[in-house]
Amino acid sequence: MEMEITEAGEDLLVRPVRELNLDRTLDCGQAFRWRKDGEGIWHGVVRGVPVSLAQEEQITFFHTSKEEFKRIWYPYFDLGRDYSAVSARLCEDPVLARAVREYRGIRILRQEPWEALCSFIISQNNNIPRIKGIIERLCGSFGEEIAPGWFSFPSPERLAGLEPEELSGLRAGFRARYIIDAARKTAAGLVSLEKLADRPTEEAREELMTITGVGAKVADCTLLYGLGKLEVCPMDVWMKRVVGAFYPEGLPACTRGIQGIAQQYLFHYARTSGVLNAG
DNA sequence: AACCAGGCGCATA
DNA sequence: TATGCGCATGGT
Repeated sequence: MEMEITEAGEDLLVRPVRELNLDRTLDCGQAFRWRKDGEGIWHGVVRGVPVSLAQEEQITFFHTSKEEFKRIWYPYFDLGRDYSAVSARLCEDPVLARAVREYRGIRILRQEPWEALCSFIISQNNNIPRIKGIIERLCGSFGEEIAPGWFSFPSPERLAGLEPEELSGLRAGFRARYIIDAARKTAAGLVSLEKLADRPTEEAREELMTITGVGAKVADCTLLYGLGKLEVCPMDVWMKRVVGAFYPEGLPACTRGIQGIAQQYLFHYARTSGVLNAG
């Protein structure tokens, strides 16, 4: 993707980023740690590195160095992918065209595999505000304070030494023992998250599902949001509703290879547009 | 006061 | 293979 990067004080100005809408991307239910402050600035932590960023018109401001931009934020926002071409393909389908028209700029984040796995274990039979709360308490309790008030996501090694009861303060309920099982299997190498991205999707999926509390949906979210498998389409309750209403024969051919991106648009569309309960 | 929430494990047939 | 139920917790 063509982009111009210039330094301005301690900020990095990136332009143009036509197919990145921060508000939609950071608050669409794929990542749970981003916060927007009263001045419209987003704050988050990825790979133990805190960042602030904001958008105006066609410019995205990253409060970071060039080195960290290349190493962390460029891959995290998948800025090397031509999302104009992605959108154009999705718009071949009329329903997706509507979703893209309303929510253009949602990108699939390439999150840390462990954070994605752990987050979506917590997401099961749960709602987004509470998911965010549990993850915040998890990081605050067991992460490292890498800036005042900002914590890293605790590593599997850190959590592997704990008993589920020691997570009671998180109020994660029955998910606590799932988190610990995932941490232990990951720390022990029974599940090698960093290697799964290079394995066939179906094999990676099966390995993830050896973790207690990881079924098809959580495994697929890990594959999509943590391992960059954009052809994976997690089927949650909202997607089942959309597919039932608009795609009884399955997703259209234009989504082939990017079903996960289509899924994110449709998920957001289903939840916020009211198309499903309008009758 | 029931019902629901980006599901999953387990029992049953 | 396919249902159905319970599950911790918190919000409506």
